[in-house]
Amino acid sequence: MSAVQKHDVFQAIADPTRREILKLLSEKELPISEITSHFPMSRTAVAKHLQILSEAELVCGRKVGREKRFRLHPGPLSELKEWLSYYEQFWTNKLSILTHVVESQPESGD
Amino acid sequence: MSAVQKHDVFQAIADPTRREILKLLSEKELPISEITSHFPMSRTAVAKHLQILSEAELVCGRKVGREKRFRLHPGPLSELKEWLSYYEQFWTNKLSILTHVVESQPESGD
DNA sequence: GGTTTATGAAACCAATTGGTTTCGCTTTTG
DNA sequence: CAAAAGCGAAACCAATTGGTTTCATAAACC
Repeated sequence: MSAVQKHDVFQAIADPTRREILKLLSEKELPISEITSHFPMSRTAVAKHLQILSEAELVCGRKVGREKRFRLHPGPLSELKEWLSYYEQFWTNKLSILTHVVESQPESGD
Repeated sequence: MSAVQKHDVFQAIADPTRREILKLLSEKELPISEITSHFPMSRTAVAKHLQILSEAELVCGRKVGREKRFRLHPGPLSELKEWLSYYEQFWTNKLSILTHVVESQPESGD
């Protein structure tokens, strides 16, 4: 398979298992078998999650001896943060929400 | 079906169409047919996306005459923001990343 | 009242997802 | 060298996803 980015960050973090994996890797670099020991599923399943996270470039793996160690690569989360920042005006600033609501009351005064 | 929250925020925003819908609704309240006109898919498909967004409580709809108008309800995005904030230490603070990397070099004498 | 507009609900479908098991290869270790 | 550990790849599977079409209902309009 080529390095086509089949999965993006939004898809990658949609799965709770993958979010847990990210959290594990945020503490330290870990090999697949180690990661697997934290989940009630097979190594193959975990490896697939890791591949999806790799495609989104949220983790990167390197081979050390017979094991492959993964580490967190949080950079792409900035895309998420940027996306979020657009919506912050609608909920951190209550005034904006109010304006927003008021503006959307065309003929509801039945 | 009861009102069990089948879809969470992470799943809801995983789909690009749903993210576009959110953006549309951030500008103003819109009925389903209006939203549909922005996408190359059927009204039914859009309605399903709206239901998923509703389950995640990212939008809420109210009936006005024969149409159902949806509006953005950005509150649940705070969950996303919280989740993100945990990882910010790993990428906004380059020093942390460095520490993180250095700590994970047990026998990698490549 | 009948037609159009807006929607809801259901049946259906192909592709994707998230999991499994099996097999083979490489590296470490006794 | 042989066995075990760690992994990759492939075949397979059920459930979910993202879309469709069809049909029925409610409201608006002439």
